Amino acid sequence: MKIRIATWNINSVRLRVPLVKKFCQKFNPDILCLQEIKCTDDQFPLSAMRKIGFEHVQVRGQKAYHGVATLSRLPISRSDVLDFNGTDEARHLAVQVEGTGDTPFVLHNVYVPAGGDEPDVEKNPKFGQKLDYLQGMTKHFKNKRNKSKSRMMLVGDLNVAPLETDVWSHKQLLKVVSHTPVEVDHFTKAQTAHNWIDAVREHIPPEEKLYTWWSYRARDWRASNRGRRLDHVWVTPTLGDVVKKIQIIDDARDWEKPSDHIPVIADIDLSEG
DNA sequence: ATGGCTTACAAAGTAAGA
Repeated sequence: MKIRIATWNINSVRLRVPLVKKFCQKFNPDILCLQEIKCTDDQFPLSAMRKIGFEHVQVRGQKAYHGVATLSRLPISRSDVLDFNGTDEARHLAVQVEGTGDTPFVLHNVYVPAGGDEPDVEKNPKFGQKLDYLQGMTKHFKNKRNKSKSRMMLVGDLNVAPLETDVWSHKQLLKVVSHTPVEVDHFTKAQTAHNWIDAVREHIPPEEKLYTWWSYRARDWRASNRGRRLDHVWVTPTLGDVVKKIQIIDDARDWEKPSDHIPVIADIDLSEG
């Protein structure tokens, strides 16, 4: 069974319904995981998304900030809503995709906190909450490791660019939130906790510069190209070779009224997993 | 010059993004 899964930090879903439509017409994902929908559950543009083709929608919204939603053409059921750092913010939603075989296939949609400006837990509580969030992920998935055979995929805006090639300048970003050594360390621990495989870097060599976010502030984002790879696709080892193709849709950064993040697409074939 | 912009909000400036 072939499924196309996309992840996109949409930065306000209500504002960008036309962009979601454009993306889906061009790339036709079966499942779309959105982050930063910036609305409550009842404000979510449900009928517009149904018109686009997503009959099955799960929303974990919150007023004004954060919020995630998973939209699907295939039947899905909510399997988990987790709060990894105890702030009760809407940053996680896991669904089970039905009809994919005997072993459950669970898809986690995650929005890790940005972490504020200063990479200092004393001066900036948000940075601490970000580290707590990554630690909470580590704890949760470490407990699950080896205990369940379920096939899992984790996608979303993880707000950390772990590799030197995931930022425009490793040296200049060492003290900038998203690429500090302590964040990368916490990020790597969360990844190792469940032996998650970085499916994007399995397909695009780690030597290659790769970004999924560019600041709104650049006059010409493509010319200055000061990007970071903040959006990720992870799979459990049993799913490792079923990721057939990865696409980074950087054209979307040039669409009208764009998000500052671009979509990442993963094509998987579950019949082999 | 990584903040130059963008978003939400009991609506003008504030908080947040990263």
